Amino acid sequence: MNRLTPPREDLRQAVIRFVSAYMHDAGASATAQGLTTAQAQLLIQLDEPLPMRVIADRLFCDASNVTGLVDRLETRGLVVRAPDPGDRRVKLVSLTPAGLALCERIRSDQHGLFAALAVLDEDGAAALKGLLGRMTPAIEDARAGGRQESRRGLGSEPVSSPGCSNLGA
Amino acid sequence: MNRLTPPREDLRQAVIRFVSAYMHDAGASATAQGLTTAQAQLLIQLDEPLPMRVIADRLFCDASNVTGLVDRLETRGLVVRAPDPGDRRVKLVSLTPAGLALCERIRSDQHGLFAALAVLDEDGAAALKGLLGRMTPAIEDARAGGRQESRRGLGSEPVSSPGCSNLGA
DNA sequence: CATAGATGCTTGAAGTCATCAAGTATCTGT
DNA sequence: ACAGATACTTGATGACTTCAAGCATCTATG
Repeated sequence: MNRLTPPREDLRQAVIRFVSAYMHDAGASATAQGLTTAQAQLLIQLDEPLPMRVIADRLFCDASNVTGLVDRLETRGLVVRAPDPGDRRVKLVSLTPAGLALCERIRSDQHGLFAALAVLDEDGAAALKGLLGRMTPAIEDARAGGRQESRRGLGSEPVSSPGCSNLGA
Repeated sequence: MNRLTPPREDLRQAVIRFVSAYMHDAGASATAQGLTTAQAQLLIQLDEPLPMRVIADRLFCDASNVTGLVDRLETRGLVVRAPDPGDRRVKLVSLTPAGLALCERIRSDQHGLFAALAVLDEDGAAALKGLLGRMTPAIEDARAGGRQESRRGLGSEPVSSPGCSNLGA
């Protein structure tokens, strides 16, 4: 079924190689700051305080997994759990100042990513942004048709998802 | 130090989102075939029989990790270890027919990736390939700066590396 | 040729990651 | 008020990852 003509096959491999390089860079940046990839991925989500459940959805992993992840980050003073005034079942996770600082350090330590962006001229950057803007939704829709960001109280369908395992960021 | 102007910052986030979507797709494809991401990544390297050491280099992980990975894959009949006639320390890992078949299935089960490629017209595909072709080496060089490919008397060529770190860590 | 040092692989320990099955607390709809 | 859904946690299990050690083998040096 999924067959590609040679030029597309080349592109497929180019994509894979790029992602692989990116992941290595991101992972190195995380470990350089003393975090595992999973921890860094979680941390990066916290632009605002989020319920554990939402974090699990964004990480494509089981909710019980988030408990342990947050436990470890909390022990290190990078995040805190706070009760949600609107729903006492919920715990809102947010960055501490130390967590925010570390987050920023992880970001600016992705030398590979910055080097990659630096390679592009203005037109190239615009072109890439356009291409990714079309491709990313295609990937997201193709698999799972769209993971619902579970808003509180919305009936969600059973989310069977595979573990996304390591990677990412 | 690594600061970006707003348009570049948008692009940075677009890259991150794309990679995240890709990784989820790839992970889902692997688990759909009953493999973990790490196992799938290893399997995909085996276009030809490779020494354990080279596999570790490509996966950016410790050699001892590969032992366990290959153990599990071998138990399931997907790969085999064979002695290297030229160096009795070395074990060459290669795909079994079952392993090759599974590898092919994993590849064609990456619906998201195929959907993403299908979104592009011929010009877009060519443009993307060109952009990635410039960016990927930039990432690899930025992070691998001092990494010397450990080659010893193996007949293999310098392994430039796909593979993925733990980004898993 | 002999040997010291390097390299390839494996093992074992320790910690993290990830899932599932259960359990507790809380919320929602009827 | 109550049944069922939802949020989070705990415990069990297995995989992943690294490090430190150890054995076998290879390479270089004298």
